[in-house]
Amino acid sequence: MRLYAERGYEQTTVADIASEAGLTARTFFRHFADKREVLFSGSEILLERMVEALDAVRPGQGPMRAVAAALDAAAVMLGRDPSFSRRRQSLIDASAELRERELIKMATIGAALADGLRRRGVPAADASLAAEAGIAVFRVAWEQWLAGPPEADLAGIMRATLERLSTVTTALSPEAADG
Amino acid sequence: MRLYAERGYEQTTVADIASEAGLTARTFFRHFADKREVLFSGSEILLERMVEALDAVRPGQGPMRAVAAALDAAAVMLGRDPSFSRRRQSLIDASAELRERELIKMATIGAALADGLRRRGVPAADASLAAEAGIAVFRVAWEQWLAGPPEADLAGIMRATLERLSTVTTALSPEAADG
DNA sequence: TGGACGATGTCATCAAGTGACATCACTGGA
DNA sequence: TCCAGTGATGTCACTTGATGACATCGTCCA
Repeated sequence: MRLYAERGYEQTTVADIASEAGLTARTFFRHFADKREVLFSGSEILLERMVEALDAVRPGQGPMRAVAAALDAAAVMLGRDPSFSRRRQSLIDASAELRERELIKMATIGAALADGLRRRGVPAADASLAAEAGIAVFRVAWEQWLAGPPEADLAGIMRATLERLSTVTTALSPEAADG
Repeated sequence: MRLYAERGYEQTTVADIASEAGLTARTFFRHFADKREVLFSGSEILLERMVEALDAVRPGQGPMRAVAAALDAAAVMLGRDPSFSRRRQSLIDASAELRERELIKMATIGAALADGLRRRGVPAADASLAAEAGIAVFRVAWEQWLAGPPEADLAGIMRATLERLSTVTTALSPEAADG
């Protein structure tokens, strides 16, 4: 992250990173599938936590309740270190390649959530939809959290955004869009 | 597309493609930013059509109405050639690199829709949320359309999925999830 | 003590991408 | 008719990401 921040992602070679760590480029690729992956090593853990939280929701609760629990778990995990999150995100935002990678990590989480919902007995189409909606909320809430003060409560923003999504999608005419 | 289908995306080199077209690899890169981009040349047009449709919605209509119009425009454009769409999508699904690229195209469209909504006076956060929700609907409907019979009506599926999203997000308890 | 194993290094190689420069066909005037 | 400009292409050289094959070295265990 330091090197990416100093020179920019594209200007930093894998050889740079490796030698900084006292290793070889070849060794770098034994630890990370590619140059992007360094910034996304935590995403499997995030996925696991979210799926665990989703699975832990009492059966019989609707899919969005389960998704909300997953979002809460994500917020707890990601909300701990705002400064780290900001630095990391600014690197990602600065590089198209990294943004692509971030998107596929999100998509992977979405697919896992959808799977989890189906395991709960949610019809396949609803599961996909609820999971995608969850990801949408995640994204918007995350962005909002990063834009706000460091002390802001990510979990709270997530919940409010989820709430808001339901309002926005339901209100097809403007006058119903109160907040 | 033929080469990608025959040998797979990774096994096809840019030199292969170029020589197939009677050109040089260097020339390929003058027409496409990279090897992935060949499959996504149509996406700017799709974006334009969707934004046009969004802009054309009567002011005062809620954001989801505008998004629905954009989805409709997309459906019209993408629903024309189911066989082409299927072949193309199966190539994309087979390659992580291509899936990444597809995701960033979707994200770009989402950002453009959010922008369009803000131009309509929709509050920034609601705009992001409505746009992301639209993309979610797009994705799920698209997948469903591809899985179904070729004669299925993409626009109809989009509308139904949007409808369904509102039901799913609103219904936080299971008993409310009729539909 | 010896051997399995895991982490690393070394070397060779391929493919993606890019910059610099040359070539060639076409087109719009002088 | 010819010439200059322009755009598309080719050629060459080079960097970098990524991978396979093989060697080395240290640790741990039977």
